[in-house]
Amino acid sequence: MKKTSQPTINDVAHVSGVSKKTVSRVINNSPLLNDDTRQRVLGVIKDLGFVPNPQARALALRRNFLIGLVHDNPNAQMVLNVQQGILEAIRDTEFELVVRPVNRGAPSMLEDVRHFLERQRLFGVVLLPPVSENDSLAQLCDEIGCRYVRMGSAKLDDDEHMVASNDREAVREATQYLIDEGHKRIAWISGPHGFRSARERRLGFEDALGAAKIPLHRSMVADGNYTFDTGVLAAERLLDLSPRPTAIFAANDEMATGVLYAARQRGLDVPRDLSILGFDDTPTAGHIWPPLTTVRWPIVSMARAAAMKLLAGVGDGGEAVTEPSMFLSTLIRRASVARPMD
Amino acid sequence: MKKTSQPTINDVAHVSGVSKKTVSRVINNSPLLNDDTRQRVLGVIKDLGFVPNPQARALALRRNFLIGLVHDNPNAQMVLNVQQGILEAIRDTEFELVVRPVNRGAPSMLEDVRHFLERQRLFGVVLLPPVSENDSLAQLCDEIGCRYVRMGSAKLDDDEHMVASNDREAVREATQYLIDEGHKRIAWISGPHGFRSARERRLGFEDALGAAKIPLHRSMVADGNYTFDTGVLAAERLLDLSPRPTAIFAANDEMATGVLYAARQRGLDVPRDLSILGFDDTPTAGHIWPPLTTVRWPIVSMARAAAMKLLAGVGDGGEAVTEPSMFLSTLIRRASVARPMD
DNA sequence: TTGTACGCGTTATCAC
DNA sequence: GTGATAACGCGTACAA
Repeated sequence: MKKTSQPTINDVAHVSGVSKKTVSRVINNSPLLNDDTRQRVLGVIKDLGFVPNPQARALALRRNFLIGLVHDNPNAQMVLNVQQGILEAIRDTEFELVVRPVNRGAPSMLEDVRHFLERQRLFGVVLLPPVSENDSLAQLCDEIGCRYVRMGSAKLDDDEHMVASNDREAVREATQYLIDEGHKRIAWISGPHGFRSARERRLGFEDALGAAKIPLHRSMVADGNYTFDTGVLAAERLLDLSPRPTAIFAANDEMATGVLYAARQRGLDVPRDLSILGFDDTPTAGHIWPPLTTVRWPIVSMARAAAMKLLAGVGDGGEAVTEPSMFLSTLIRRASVARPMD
Repeated sequence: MKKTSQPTINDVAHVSGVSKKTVSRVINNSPLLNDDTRQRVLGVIKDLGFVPNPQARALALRRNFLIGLVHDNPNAQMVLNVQQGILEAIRDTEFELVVRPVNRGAPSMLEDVRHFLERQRLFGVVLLPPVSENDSLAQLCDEIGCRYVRMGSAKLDDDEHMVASNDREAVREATQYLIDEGHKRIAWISGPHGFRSARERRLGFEDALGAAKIPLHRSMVADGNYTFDTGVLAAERLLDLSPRPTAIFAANDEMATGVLYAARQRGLDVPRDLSILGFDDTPTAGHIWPPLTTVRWPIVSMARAAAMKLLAGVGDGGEAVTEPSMFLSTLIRRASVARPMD
């Protein structure tokens, strides 16, 4: 009765009078097993408080029970929401979450990830944008034999490997809302070049303007890269235009917050003099004054779904609950948008 | 030449003509080793690109090369900064970061953590406030034999197990700044009961007032729990006072943002009618208008130091670079504070 | 349906 | 200093 250390599969086998292998079968609920013995072994397992040793399983199975989160992301809140979603999915399972930031720019990025995956023999990884948009990365996972699910702003992969939001349509609707309110001079602050989300959102903006036959002048589009500072700079340029835009739609909330900052600096009243729209619905969006009208996408749910897809066919029952692959964003109307005064 | 899978310690031993154990000695740089053989083996290791298998090591050593982050934290930004700090510390090491949120309130919390630590056999854990303030948790780590470092707002443990910020002194200085500016009616919005940081900050506030012989009326202290909403509610009560406070010091930035929100809702001009101070220097603090005067604590550095302490005596050299245990916060002066009009 | 023997890749023991 | 040999705890042939 060595109470000091935890019980092993041998203890269970010994007590229940069966072989290791039978216990192993119970653990991995193999179908071919006498129900009597199964129940008996399960009882002993419960009595002894036996839990399989993850290290030993990892060694034998050549596969760790770890879910990796690979990201290279400028947005802290997004990363944390994704972690929350994944953690919800693996709660009460044997899985754990390993966080792995990578450097998207670095030439060694792919090799870094390869080493990480091969060494740790992860069960699977969730890929966050913008690295998730890198097809070579997905291919690498395939080669190594590591499951993966990509998160993104558009469908980049099979349903099995993808969880996407409909950024384009969401921005189209939000822009339509501005148009319905009477805005005609609407400016756009774009996200960084090369980001799929930046492209999708921009396209949605153009969709709405095109449908309303509102021409989009080059001067009404400013470059940004999703940061507060670029939002301020872009807004300063746009607010110098004459006539001034009556609304500015920034491709994310952080830049929209910068627009608000710039507007206040030059004494403009929001939303009377200028309407502002953002995208993300970060916590800050509702905490600033005026609270920001923005687009909310269900990032926690998406991350949870991504993790569930990874775990599909693992759990006890094996109930094939198919997770959705497309998630809809919704417009959150707050006080930063009003009808233009013109 | 089975190039397909990765080389093992056996391959290295075979090629270099020594035994497994000798290779193992090289890997763990045992002191008693002929320098010739060491160099030879190291050469082969490099040639073959051999990297020890973490799963096998974990099994043999009964210890995983994982660093755990145990937290139950309302503040997303803080959690992410801590992750960043830990990741910086373990970059280019064999360690990985595992995230483990816990439910502070739950009666099963200690048992949950125990299971987690015993099962995963973590190398060590970083404990975040407020769970880090739980002495039973630290004791549990000791019992299990899992290294730990606690982060907190005051010294709760030995230097070896602790990384602390000087919240009390930082708030004292910030309050002194308000007093120097001419404020006398200064209100305080406190953090949640039971949080050590809430207590320390409150004490610092009282220290400054006491030294300046400014009496602190009960009505000038409002309860909060570090959330935006409680900041708004507390501010609404404080702003109803007559005479009104000329300054409100909130125990964190999120509540301070709520104060600003409430002030603007009733048409007050900040900082002309009301000065506001916060604590944390979150990204939002600098993005709102007016930008928030606040206290910045070096959370990333603290987390990095915490992880370094965990890893102390592990690395190649074993150079005993002692990490500091106390980190100083600094007042960040922005536009939300001005001299009172009185 | 169940048991035996062995492998997974590494470290620890204890000889030499 | 170095090398057989046995753990570490579990999974998988293959046989029974």
